[in-house]
Amino acid sequence: MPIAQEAAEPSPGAAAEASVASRLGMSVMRLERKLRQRSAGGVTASQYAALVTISKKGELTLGELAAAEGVAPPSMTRIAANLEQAGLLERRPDPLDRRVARVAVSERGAELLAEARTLRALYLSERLGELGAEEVEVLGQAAELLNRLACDPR
Amino acid sequence: MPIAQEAAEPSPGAAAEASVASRLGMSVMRLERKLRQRSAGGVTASQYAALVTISKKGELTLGELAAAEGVAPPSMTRIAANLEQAGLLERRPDPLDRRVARVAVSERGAELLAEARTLRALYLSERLGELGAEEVEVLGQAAELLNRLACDPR
DNA sequence: CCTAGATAGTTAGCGTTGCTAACCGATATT
DNA sequence: AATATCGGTTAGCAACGCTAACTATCTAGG
Repeated sequence: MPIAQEAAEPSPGAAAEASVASRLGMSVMRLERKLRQRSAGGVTASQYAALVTISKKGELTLGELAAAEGVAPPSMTRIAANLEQAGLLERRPDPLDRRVARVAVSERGAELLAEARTLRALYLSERLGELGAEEVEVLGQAAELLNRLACDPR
Repeated sequence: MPIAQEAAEPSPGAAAEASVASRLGMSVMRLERKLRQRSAGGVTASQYAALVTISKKGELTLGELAAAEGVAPPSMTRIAANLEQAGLLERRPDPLDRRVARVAVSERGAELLAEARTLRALYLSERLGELGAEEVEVLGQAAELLNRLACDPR
């Protein structure tokens, strides 16, 4: 099937979308593979991401966090357990409802976050440094879009 | 943050890069998580990617394929084994060197590829459909860039 | 020739990730 | 008070990727 043509977009952006989707999917997978191996300072990618989300949104319940990260509750249970064990996250029982587990980044967590933010992004940063400013700009926008895609519940 | 005004080189946005890198890393991880669950027609993401690469580059050795995909040889051995078992890939012993294992997509593989290309990209396509043409364009460029980043050996 | 070394893949085994199913305890509901 | 529901956890599965160690094959050197 000819998938090249995509200049005109009067009606069918569908083909272009499919092409972009396919290429994007592959790129995302490959890049993630690389990133996953460069877990900074003892925190894995998932842990780091969770920590970032908590620090961004403040104290959350595990359920909210799971939803925010787009993982199933059991997955978040484990991620949080590891973070807690590493002393990066604090658990605070909700006084009103003793089922819920609220979590917040600990002091050590905040420290690591600042540090890790640099370390984890190092790999990408280095590479971004090899690109032009415009390209970085494109990726900046893309990051936004990708996140929107990823967070789309469906 | 104190911007180290070093090299007159185009590094005015070291901070910007770090920010982009961080956000990009998270987005990529989350999206990949979603994509990984939507493996089409019994092929997983890695298998699909490998298949695409083979079909794009033609007959390859396992080593070349591993390198192209950015995985270690043993990983590719497994991926290829699964693909072969599924009848999507053919192994062709090299007559000149009996160590190497050349692989090519089988007929069934090609069929599935056409089908899967759609299915796997479906999730993304749908979401891309919710975006504007410009945004899709941005992601198209981003896919290119991300792939370049991911394939960078270092 | 025939042994030493380099190559291409494979096997073995580890750790991580994410999921679903099943299971508690705590809270609402009636 | 009995039941249903909700928040989280435990248990167990499968995929991925990796490193280390091994086999088979090719290539040099003596």
